[in-house]
Amino acid sequence: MPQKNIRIKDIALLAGVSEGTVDRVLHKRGKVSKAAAEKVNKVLKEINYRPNLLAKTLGQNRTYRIATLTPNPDLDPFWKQSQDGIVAGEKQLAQFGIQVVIESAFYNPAIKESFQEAALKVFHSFPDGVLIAPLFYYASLPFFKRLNEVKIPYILFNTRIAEAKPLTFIGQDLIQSGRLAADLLRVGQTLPAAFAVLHVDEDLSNSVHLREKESGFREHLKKKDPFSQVYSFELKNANTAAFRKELNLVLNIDNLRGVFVSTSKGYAVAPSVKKINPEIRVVGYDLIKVNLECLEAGTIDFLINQNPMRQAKLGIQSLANCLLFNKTVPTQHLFPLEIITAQNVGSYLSHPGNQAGILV
Amino acid sequence: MPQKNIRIKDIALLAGVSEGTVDRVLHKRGKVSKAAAEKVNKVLKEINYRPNLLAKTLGQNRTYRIATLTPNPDLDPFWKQSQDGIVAGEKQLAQFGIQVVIESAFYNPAIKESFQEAALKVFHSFPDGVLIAPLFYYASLPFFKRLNEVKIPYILFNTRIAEAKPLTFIGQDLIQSGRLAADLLRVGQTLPAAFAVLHVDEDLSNSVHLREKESGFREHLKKKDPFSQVYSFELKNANTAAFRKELNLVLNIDNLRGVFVSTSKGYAVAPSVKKINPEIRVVGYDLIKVNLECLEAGTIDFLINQNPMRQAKLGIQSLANCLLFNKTVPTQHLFPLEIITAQNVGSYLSHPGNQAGILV
DNA sequence: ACACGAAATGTGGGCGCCCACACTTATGTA
DNA sequence: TACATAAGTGTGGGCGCCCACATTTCGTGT
Repeated sequence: MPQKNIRIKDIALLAGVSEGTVDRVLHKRGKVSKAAAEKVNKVLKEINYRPNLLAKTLGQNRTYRIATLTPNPDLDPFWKQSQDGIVAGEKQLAQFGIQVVIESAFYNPAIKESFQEAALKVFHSFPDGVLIAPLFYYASLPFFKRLNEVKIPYILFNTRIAEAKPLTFIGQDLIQSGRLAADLLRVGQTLPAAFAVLHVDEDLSNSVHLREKESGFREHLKKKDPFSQVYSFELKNANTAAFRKELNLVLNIDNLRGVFVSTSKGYAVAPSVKKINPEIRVVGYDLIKVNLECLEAGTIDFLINQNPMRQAKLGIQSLANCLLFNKTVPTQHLFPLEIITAQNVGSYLSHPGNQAGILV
Repeated sequence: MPQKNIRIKDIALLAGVSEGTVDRVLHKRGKVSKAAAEKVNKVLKEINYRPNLLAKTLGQNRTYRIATLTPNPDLDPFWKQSQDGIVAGEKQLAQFGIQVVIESAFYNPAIKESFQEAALKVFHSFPDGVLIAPLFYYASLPFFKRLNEVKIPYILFNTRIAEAKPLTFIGQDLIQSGRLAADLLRVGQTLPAAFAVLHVDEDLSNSVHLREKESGFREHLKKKDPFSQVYSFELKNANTAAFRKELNLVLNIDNLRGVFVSTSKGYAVAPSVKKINPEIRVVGYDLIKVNLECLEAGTIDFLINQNPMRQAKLGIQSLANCLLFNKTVPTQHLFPLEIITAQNVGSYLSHPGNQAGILV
């Protein structure tokens, strides 16, 4: 028979003090005599007090301003999904009567200065908390430094910056992601063989993100198949003649059995690969529409889902938890490396877990 | 600039009536004149009123009793995970001050009468809602009929019973699950080949569950590879001599390239399979400890995760949503078909999404 | 026209927590 | 000793919703 929940009132009764005193002890707001504090702490030690979050939240009737800083969703469907997650998180909070105003700042993921400008804008709006996808490593460091200085809490997602001191990092283990890709390319293949890592339309030097994926890929393949070859390429300006020419160079590699596209741009190379040889396995990232078409057409064999939507949604939720409840969140929250094929993609798309819903 | 949340008070003001009247209209509790009802409804149509769930829940200070009816967690690690999900759901609700008492009834999944007995016990305790994993199709029908009669709401998970009228069904698309297994066995293989479906320690005649998986498997394989062969077996009494003997029969099938174990008992056959021939692909279900060891050892290649923990947790949450908030839940909630390999299993196990936590 | 009951409407208190403020008690100074 | 100040403590109101109950309005019959 589980006893009724313990309230502050009960603690006060047990300790022989008033509710106000208990409250002061709980929140360490001082103005409590040693004797009283001891009495309360003694009771607290004996029972397991869990404040009612419902009541707690209902009381504090202030509006929090959360800023988000991500690549422009209009420029890339991946970041569109991330933005959807931000909105979903906002909606869910609103449902609980938690007043959160989200102010989204966007930047162009190809232009460093665009990031710096947007970051400055965010900083000057003095939000209560920030959610950031910091694609530019070095350009973002001063921003984090300033946030630390004025003690504005922030959460990073998608890309980890080692020097930053965020409340938490939300993302995937990219090294492991690369290892997984290697296994997906290897399974059932006649080995040793040649494999290609393609970085499409991204500046590798600026992107830790992609380098980590590649290093996991190479390391794992070397371990499992020392005699297989790995080639990597940076392909720029998708859909131009120059691009296609360079891609052809890749596809003429002797005994090429698999292609790993390190970003969500798999759709830009997959059809060409399969046209040359349907036996070449293709692994890419993310459930954006064009990739799904490739999955269905069979030109992409596996997608690894980074789930930007849920990452962003969790970011908003975590920020709210910290701001409203002073909850300590774990220092990182690594998402599962979801393997998507033509046969299970439907089950992911229809899964309501990605939508805004109470308590889910 | 998003306006402040609309409260009942605001509606009352706009409609020129009192809070009480608005409340009566919202809850259709009658005792409202036509004129007043119209005024209120007019305002409601114009604005988008979203009641504050926090306040709503805080008010109603009653305890709900939810019964659960599942196989005994001590008999099967799969059902242990499900039970963990139930407890996690309960904890999460408790954190919000939502008073839910869970009364768990267990049955022996091998004994029909055991189910009937437990079901009766649940029925006579007259809970406010029930969460059920009904492995026995026909034996469960009278139970649902009685629940319908006395209007006790219930949710099914894991196994769908077409004749039941639950609030919702939580589970996976099993046909699709079978198709997925087929693809996982096929990928990279030299075809046509022979494949085996193994039902371990389960009574196929009683289990729609397994038949659906097999039919999805066969249908898809037939479509993709008309010349491949599919054999299916029911293996009973794992780890006995008789079991091993029958298993050997399976493994001697000519040109056998893949084994699909339809339950979480993959660990009982995987090592034997790989000993005969490491090239034979093995696909099983669920992240139970023994299976994880097989994944690591390489005797199981792929696991499909049914996520009993999250299924059960969602079941409790949904039930609470219905009981407390009169929320309408979708008629079904199909979970993603998660593909697990040695390379991404860690990311699933460490994922905090499976643990009890606020708003997550 | 009045009385009476039914119907409609308004009001207040409580859920648990938090904070402001009023109040009581201890400490220090002239 | 009186008084000012500080330190400690208790109380009440409010967050938004819901429900019980008090109050008002309306309709009917005599």
